[in-house]
Amino acid sequence: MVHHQFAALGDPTRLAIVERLARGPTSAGDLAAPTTLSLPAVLKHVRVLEEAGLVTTVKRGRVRECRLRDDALVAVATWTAQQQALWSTRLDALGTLLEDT
Amino acid sequence: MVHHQFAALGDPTRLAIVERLARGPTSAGDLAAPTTLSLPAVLKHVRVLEEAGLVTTVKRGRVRECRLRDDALVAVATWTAQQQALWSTRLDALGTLLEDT
DNA sequence: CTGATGGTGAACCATATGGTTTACTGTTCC
DNA sequence: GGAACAGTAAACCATATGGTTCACCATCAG
Repeated sequence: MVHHQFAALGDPTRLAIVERLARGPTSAGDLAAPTTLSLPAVLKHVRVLEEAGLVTTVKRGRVRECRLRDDALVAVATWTAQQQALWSTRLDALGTLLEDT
Repeated sequence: MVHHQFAALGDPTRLAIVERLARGPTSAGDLAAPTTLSLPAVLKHVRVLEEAGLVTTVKRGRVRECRLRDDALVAVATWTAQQQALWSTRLDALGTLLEDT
């Protein structure tokens, strides 16, 4: 169900969160700090990313640590590669067809 | 602005359209046929894909031919690779750090 | 010419989404 | 214990989204 991941990454705020998290884990508060959004808003986004299987969070004391899942983007990467492969082989087939005629 | 592409691919109907189109171009009607949706609905989705730079369409006579752009998925692929690279090098760094201590 | 076909535009509708504020809980620190 | 802090839950709001139907236009086939 890769479209969940795409949908999650489709929001600019969430995309930024993932980019941030790719540099290393942080607290929810630190994710909110650079933005103009409220903490609750950011936390909602984090939840969406969690449900899409892109992010995991743990609560340590009163702070919630967010980290990118190791396997976060493999589904996206493989889907993309697959479609590109399909499309390019089709283009190749068309190319050789044109050569032959 | 890769989040436009992600957003476009985030809808299951549109994802299916792209997968269909990766096998080769078709008319809008042919895209709608296998679904339960109305033609106008499908055409709206095609427009979204067009604006995201994933698909191009031309009108031939009374039928609109839709095809996947050759460079449709490169932005998605490169973004994904980039983030994976960042994240994995960070994991590596952590690994060697743990080894050293 | 006429009828059927493929697509388009517009109006409309229900629901999902992204955001807010406010009040509350649980931790940490002095 | 009490103040400040990080997060959470809930209620609420505006707008975006995904869908419909209906009327209409343009093209192809007979």
